[in-house]
Amino acid sequence: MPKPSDTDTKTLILAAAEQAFADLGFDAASLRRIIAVAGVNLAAVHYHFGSKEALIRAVFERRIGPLNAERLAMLDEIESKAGKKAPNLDSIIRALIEPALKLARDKRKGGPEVMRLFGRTIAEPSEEMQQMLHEQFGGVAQRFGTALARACPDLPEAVLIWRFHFMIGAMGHVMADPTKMKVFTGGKCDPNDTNEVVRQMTAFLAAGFRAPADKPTPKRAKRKKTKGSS
Amino acid sequence: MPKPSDTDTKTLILAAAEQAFADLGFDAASLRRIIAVAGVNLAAVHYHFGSKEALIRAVFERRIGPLNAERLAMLDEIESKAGKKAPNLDSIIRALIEPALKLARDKRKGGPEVMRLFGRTIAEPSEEMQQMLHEQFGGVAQRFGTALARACPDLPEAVLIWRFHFMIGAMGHVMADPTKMKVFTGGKCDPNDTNEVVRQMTAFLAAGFRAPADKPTPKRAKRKKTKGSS
DNA sequence: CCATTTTTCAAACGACCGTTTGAATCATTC
DNA sequence: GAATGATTCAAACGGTCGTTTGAAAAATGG
Repeated sequence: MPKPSDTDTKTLILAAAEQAFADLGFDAASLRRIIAVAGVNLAAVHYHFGSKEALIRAVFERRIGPLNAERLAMLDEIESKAGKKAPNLDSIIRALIEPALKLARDKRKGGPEVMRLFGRTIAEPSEEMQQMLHEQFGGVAQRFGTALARACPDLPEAVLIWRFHFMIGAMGHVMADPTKMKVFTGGKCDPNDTNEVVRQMTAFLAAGFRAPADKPTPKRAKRKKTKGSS
Repeated sequence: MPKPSDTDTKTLILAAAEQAFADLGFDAASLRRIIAVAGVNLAAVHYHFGSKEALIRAVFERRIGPLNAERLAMLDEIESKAGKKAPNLDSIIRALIEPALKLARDKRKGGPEVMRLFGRTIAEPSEEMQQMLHEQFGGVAQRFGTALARACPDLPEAVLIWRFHFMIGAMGHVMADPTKMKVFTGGKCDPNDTNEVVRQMTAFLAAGFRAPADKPTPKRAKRKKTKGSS
């Protein structure tokens, strides 16, 4: 197997597709546009990948592996440093979101296009895309889920799942379109200041996870104070 | 102007388009599929609406008005009840998200399709869609922004904007696809229990907003204790 | 250097898209 | 009930899409 070069037809297609998918979405980005940017022949896409859907998978899988590996590496280090204790909540959240947001800063990992691509994938409705996300991200989600459960021992499982879900939504939204902030604001925040975004998100999300799980039916009966527990 | 009936061609198209857009997305949902479900002729779409984009706008605007009106009405009541004091943070957040999530429960307001449609619109990349969102939601966002600022007087404006952004992301994600929860979990939460979702989201987001705005460079100097302020 | 495989290329295929047309049908009004 | 306008309809238009084809060109290996 020859090593991939940046001028490979295959790599050229991957790069052009990556950008097109991030800019226009998977449906709206046509193969003809992609091959025009890549400077290759239309049939090359099917020769090297087989179909458009397979190209989408290839674009996705080239980038998601390293990203998830970095997430898990950060989580590993955090957990090993914490020893037998549960690791710090902020660190866990940071291990999930920082590698994703740092994508935009690192050209070698794909740059802003890849970050937007992943953000968009989270919101993508199509069946295949959701299954792909599940395959590639399911394991990571599970590991972070158990880590969060250890860090928030007082939270019922259902509450933890909800909050995990909210976190994914916030993260995906920020990743999907940094310029969209101007829709809601006057551009007073700088989405390109990655460190600042990570700091803001971590603080916000960690506080959310630390909120007490409130009781479902407060009207029913007065509760006795439960003693103990912290 | 004749009053709209449920069997109007125009209304039939709106209903079918609403569902198709929510199921497949704006691009992937074709007019031919829509008119087949509606049981009308293809040309009727252009006769009544003018173009597909105009149909999208019509579908959107039919639902967003009442939704935003309900949001603002809740906010008005909260603020008038609070008198001169700043209203409760949880109530403000609830006024933003509850009408949106309750859409799914009310067939007259569109049901689950409309909720998913709005959730999807937040994530939609296309220029026109984003402009439409800005036109229809910009004013509401501003009013809620100032209400949140009053409820969180210690937060710098930039921090507040970030957190507002995170909240929109979490809300949009939950709205966009309730079934997507199964991707990350084993289906241990019930997205159809609207009251529960609202409760969970409000608690999570309010705690996020209440997090102190942390200082950007903690390594520089030790801070003196600031006295006063709770 | 020739035989074989791998890769590129221009061209076309059928399908579906949003849109337009112009006549047919329906409703309304005088 | 004829005239006028509003609405519906089948059919087609031009265009773009993903995909396929079959031959030309490059690369490979004995």
